[in-house]
Amino acid sequence: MAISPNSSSLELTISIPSFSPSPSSPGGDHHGMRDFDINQTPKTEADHMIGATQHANEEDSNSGGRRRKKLRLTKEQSHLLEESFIQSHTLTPKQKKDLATFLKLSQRQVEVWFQNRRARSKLKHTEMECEYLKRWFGSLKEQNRRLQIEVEELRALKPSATTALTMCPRCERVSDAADNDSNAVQEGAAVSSSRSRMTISSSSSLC
DNA sequence: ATCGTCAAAGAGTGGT
DNA sequence: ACCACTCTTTGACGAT
Repeated sequence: MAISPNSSSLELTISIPSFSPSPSSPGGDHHGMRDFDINQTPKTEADHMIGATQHANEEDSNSGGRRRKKLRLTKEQSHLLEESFIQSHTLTPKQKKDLATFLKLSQRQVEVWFQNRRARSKLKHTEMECEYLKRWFGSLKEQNRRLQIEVEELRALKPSATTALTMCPRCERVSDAADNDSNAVQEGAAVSSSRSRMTISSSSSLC
């Protein structure tokens, strides 16, 4: 995952970690384990793929009650769905049909899988954005704190001033907020020594 | 061993 | 058709 803040806009580049091409995920997390369908004892890869689904579908169709039996996709099914998702986040009706046929799933299952996958990838993206904004907020807070300190220092240079100093970044005129015009010339002398600093810290106020 | 908790994922429902 | 929201099931894991 890479978060790359732009100067003016927020830009995130996120790679979804849920799909790992390697058979064993590092750190032995839940996901790698979960990909194995323990309801099945497949003899071959193909048996594994088809068997689990058929079993689940049989149970589904046989259960007259409303209790739904959740099927777990096999490793291969998940893998192929994931690869399709990487190629395109949406499916045409034909792609859906072909994929469903190939994976021996219903079109509805493929459709739901893609729906959930889109939703969860969006959620992940939102969470990352949130994290990034939190960090950004933190750094802005820190920046604000430093600027406040600087303002205090500048105020200390002019003990008589009781109101906030402001400077127009265009004309670089310094004035008290409460006493704008009359003090402009007067303060020129007091502030001239720290003019460069004032220009930086007071850039937000305009005439 | 079992119980509680949690995250992940499959699926249902209603709105657009 | 798609999305947001929700429920449900499943499996891992830690505490006891």
